[in-house]
Amino acid sequence: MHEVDDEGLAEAFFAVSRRLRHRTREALQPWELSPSLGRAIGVLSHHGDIRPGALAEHLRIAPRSATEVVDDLQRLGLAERAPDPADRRAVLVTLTAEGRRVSRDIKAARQEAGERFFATLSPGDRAELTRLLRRLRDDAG
Amino acid sequence: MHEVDDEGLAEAFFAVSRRLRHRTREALQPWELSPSLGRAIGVLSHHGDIRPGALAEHLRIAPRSATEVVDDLQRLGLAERAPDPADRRAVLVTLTAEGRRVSRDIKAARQEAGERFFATLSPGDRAELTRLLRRLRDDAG
DNA sequence: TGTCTTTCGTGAGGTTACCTCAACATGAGG
DNA sequence: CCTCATGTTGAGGTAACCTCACGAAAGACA
Repeated sequence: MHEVDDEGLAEAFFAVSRRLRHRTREALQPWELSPSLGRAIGVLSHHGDIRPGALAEHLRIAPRSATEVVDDLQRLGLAERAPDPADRRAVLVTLTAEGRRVSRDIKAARQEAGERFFATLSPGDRAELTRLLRRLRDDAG
Repeated sequence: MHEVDDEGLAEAFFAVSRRLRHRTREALQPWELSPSLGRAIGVLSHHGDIRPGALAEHLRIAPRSATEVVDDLQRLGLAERAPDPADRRAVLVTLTAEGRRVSRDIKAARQEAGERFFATLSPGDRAELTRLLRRLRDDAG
């Protein structure tokens, strides 16, 4: 039997990843939002008011990088910083009214872009891919 | 049955991609090579002497970006530029003796890193993933 | 109460891996 | 010879990260 070519697997991964990034960017173009801001808005709308550090954790980036993401969202009027009443060192990031509205609209667009990108695959294959990715993302390996 | 969450699929993709990049970087550390240079060496060793434009195509990046990749390889003494005898506008990129040697050594290391990263998955799952990625990379979707 | 350590966010400054646009040399077709 | 296409590269830019170090506040504890 043939062995699996793991080097090619990694290569294919990068290629697909870049392609997906391009598509996502296109989908968010109407809002002038980058993919990473799109993801951040998703996290915010899903988790409500959270601290930058928590946002970083959800996005799996360094805490310092979350600061920049929040800066961008704030500059665009989509999110705000408020002092955390429970801890005066901390900050709470919240979506503005416009942020919530945009979040809703984006959700549909992203859903559609994702669907289009992964439409090549059958529903069964998509489920399979989801399973495989979750494993690769969460396991110790 | 639940529908597949395509937005989550994209998100998972990015997360895994970043994780894989980190691992690959670690694997190439002994040679002080970035993942993108590693990939470039792979293409060069597989295709022999090629032009920057062709290299760009294989790496799926803009031609201008291939120039930089070649610059880096040249600075490291792993590749050289030679005039293309068939077209005086063009350049041929070739691996040096050391480039070929490093390429051989890297191949094993990358293979091992890939294996370790994807070891979470069974051989069958890896084959499956390979199939899915090829589809996503090559199809029109 | 004062000290000691930890945690939170952020300023400063870097890196990687791309990109576009324009210039320049060469090649190819009329 | 003139025009247009092609191959490569210089100049300059960008997104999305990173680490390191700091100040302010919180929590532990003696």
